[in-house]
Amino acid sequence: MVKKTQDSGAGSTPQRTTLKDVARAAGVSHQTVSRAINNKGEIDPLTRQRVLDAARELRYRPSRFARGLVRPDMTTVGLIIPDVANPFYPELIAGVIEAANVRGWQVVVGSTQGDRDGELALVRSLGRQVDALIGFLTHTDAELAPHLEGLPLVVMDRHQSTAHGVVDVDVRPGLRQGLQHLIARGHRRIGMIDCANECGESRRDCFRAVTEELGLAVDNSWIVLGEESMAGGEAAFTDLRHRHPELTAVIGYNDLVAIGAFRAARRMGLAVPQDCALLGCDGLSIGELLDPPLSSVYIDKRRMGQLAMDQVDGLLSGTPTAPALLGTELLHRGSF
Amino acid sequence: MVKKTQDSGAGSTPQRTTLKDVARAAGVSHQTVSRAINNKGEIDPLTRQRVLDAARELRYRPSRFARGLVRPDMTTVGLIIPDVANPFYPELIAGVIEAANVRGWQVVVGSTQGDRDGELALVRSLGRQVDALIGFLTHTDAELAPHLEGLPLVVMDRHQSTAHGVVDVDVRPGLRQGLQHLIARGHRRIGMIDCANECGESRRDCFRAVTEELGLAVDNSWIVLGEESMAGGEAAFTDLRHRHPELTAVIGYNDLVAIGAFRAARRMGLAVPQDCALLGCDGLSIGELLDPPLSSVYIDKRRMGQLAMDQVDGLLSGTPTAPALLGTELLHRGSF
DNA sequence: TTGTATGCGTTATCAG
DNA sequence: CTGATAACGCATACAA
Repeated sequence: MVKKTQDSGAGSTPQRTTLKDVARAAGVSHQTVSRAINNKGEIDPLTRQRVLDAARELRYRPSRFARGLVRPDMTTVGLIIPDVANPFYPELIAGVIEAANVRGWQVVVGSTQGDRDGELALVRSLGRQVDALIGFLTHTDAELAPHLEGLPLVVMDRHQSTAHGVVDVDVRPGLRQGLQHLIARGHRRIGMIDCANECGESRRDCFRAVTEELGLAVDNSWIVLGEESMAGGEAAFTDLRHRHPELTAVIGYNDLVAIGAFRAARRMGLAVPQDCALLGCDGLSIGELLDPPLSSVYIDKRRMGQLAMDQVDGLLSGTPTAPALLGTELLHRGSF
Repeated sequence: MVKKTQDSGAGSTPQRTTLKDVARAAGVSHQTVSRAINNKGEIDPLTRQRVLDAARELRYRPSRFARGLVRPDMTTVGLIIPDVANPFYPELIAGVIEAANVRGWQVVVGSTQGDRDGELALVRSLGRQVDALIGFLTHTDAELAPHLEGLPLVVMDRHQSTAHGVVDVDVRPGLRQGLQHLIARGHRRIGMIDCANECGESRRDCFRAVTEELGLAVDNSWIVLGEESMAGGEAAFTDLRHRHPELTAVIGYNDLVAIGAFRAARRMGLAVPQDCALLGCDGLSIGELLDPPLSSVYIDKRRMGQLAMDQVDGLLSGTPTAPALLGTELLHRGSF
């Protein structure tokens, strides 16, 4: 019934239906349409209805951009994570969202799904939609810079940076406690499953540093690299145990691989912790589901989210907060 | 140095720094600033640098709204879930994000954190920032309507609606398979742990329907209501077992409560599945961590996300897709 | 290389 | 009750 008349210059692009289109269709001014749409009082119920009908007919949707331009704009923070399905992130996301809610802000979550190339693209596209970015990124500052265009960024974990906000995690305290405990229990032949890690101090280095500090000699053959997943953990453990049948304890890069190791151990007929003690890292709640539950270097993920938002806040307000360093502690469950 | 001159009517609000401010500070036109900011070629490297400096100095950030207004705008879909930390959602979120990526769209995730009142507020605030909404909502269409202002909405699961897009889950097929299996194994005294559920057909009703269909008489005392969490599952199981020590199998409202039941059973010295068989619902991957792993009515959560996005697509393009109904099947692991 | 003018879709102001 | 008209902040032809 309603015809899209005149102008529409190009003719190629579908042309979004606008307030004016509705106005034309309803035979009123665009201003009246605005009033109808926004439920303003000063309008004849009759015209109001007519306008609303026309709007529905034309499938009119107000442009959030035009609105944002006029109304006081809401702060929106983008959060980039490598993989939503990784159980490490949900809690962190919760922390970020909570911290945002407190400030009346919004959070846009994007996931690269492990696609390292997609990361930069996501930084770009998400970046132009938000006021600041929080990201678990694999690229360096230099690589990131051209895509940022001055957008405030907070880099999380495993990433060094002087140019941006930072929330880092120091696994050493928890790891130290864990190793001390193991040593106290007589463990000496301790292996580690490491994972690839583009930026920042690797956990392998932490492990090395702490074992050395505690007077444990660990050569490279005790550290095996695995994929960051349960399957990766299983494979790595099998490998490690094959190489060193005498091992009595294994540290996992994180809980995911530690759980993989747990399962591999089980399959090999090893009792945890009697035949082989296990220590994860992250302190995921799912570790509790194992029997015995997985001991782990606990990271307060919700807190991480809050700290990240504090960094954002500082960046946005022009008074940057000092880089945050989150400590860790041993979460003593049953796997050693 | 830079004075905010003239107009600026109100004078109260902090006034966002704009292109013009930078232009004034750098002594060029706002156009030149735009070129500098956007890395356009046609500009003297010197002025460029001067402008960039001024921009940094004034902490200039381009308005994403103004930009969106001018550039081809990217479709953004809001996703509202009750609780990010609930392991049911991450996979679904992944599905939604994937489906969005395929279309070159973005996803904004919001979580009500179980706050039922906050739900409406979130619908409002998130709603005005996106082109469409996907939501696990507890409110009825009528309650939602005034906050939607015509925004396309897709309601997920446990929610009836004629006014919006719908993705529903039919647990019956999987539940039927599960019960058939249990019955074949000789189970007759089967209990269920139910959870509160504002909208849609309750799983309790499903359970009733299927047991009846299979010729099993189940009176109310075999159905116990629990909180939707592991702790709730534990309490409910304890309660149920106390009431009916003769029970041989329990169906959980979802995997979370089923896992709780599992733990409670363990604590009571019951072997799963020998002393009590267990069946969950959702098919969460964490069910695999139990020993024996949790059997469950499997729901393809990634697929749910895709279906939701298909609904959105239909709504946005003006050719609504028929309501989606996702089937289920028995995921046979070890807990029965 | 740089500046001027115009339009994007809305809401707000102030006339009629 | 309704309709012009002016912002909002930015980008993009077009002119200088």
